[in-house]
Amino acid sequence: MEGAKKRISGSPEDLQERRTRQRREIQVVFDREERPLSPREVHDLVKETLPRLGLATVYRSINRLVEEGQLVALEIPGLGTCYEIPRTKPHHAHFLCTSCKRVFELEKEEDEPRSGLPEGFVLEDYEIILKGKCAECEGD
Amino acid sequence: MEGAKKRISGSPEDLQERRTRQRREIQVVFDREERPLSPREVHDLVKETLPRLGLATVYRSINRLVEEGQLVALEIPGLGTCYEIPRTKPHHAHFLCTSCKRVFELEKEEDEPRSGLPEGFVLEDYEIILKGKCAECEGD
DNA sequence: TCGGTAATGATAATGATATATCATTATCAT
DNA sequence: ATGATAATGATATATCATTATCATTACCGA
Repeated sequence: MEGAKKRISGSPEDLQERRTRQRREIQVVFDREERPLSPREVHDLVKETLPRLGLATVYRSINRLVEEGQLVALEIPGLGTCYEIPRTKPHHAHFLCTSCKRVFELEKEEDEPRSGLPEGFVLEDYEIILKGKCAECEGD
Repeated sequence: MEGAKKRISGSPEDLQERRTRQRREIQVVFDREERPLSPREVHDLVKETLPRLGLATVYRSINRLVEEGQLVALEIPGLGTCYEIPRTKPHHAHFLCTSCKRVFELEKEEDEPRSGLPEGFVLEDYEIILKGKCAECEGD
């Protein structure tokens, strides 16, 4: 929470990092699902392969991957923090299924919102979240 | 969380509801601020007038106002749940100041996002959140 | 004014998420 | 293979936001 350990790969005097089964499987899940995942989801998904995986390891691994730039955090209203592989797309546009609560990344990117900002306001970033039913849940 | 008490005004056998100072002041704050407020913010603001106001009362009053349709909930990523007076505008567009963490409602409304939804996905609602510096915080 | 009781205030309890601790396991340079 | 130690798993412990509890207060109709 204070002294961020340096994880810059290549530094000669780095603490050695070990490739572990659980961290590899966690990455596999992100690659396979191709959508933002919550720590809980990651835990559930990886446990299918590694039933003894601890939740703390999921958090540790995710935090590490974020530090390394392999993942980015994403806040979804009502869902908490999710993580996704950084895309080249400049701006977000996500879809939250109101049934299964899964989050999807949308292919086509949105234009920058051109809302009339009040005088003196400065735009830094924006987020667009669509809600509805995903293909699997449609027709509940 | 289960047996929602009926609050339908006009029902002959309703439990009587009393107009209290604190509930009135809470409404005043929403009217005056004209922006979405978190329970915490409401508590802080109303305490300026009613220093002994308890946080539980804020939650109780807000929940009541939501049941009555006087307020609607709004999830802001990274801020939690806020509440606002329902607007006539069909769709949201909010601005979160990354410095003071206040949320503002934007005047001009956004077009419906026309992201290419994957096959079978059905859009029900959407939310647009802009982030940046409000007029007061710009030039920090 | 008075009394029944809704509402409040203070605080404990809860639930959800995230981190810390520590004994044990497993990775990897040697 | 072996040992130093990074990483794990299990669990305890933070942190918050929100709700429940309960004795006390105060609204409002009589």
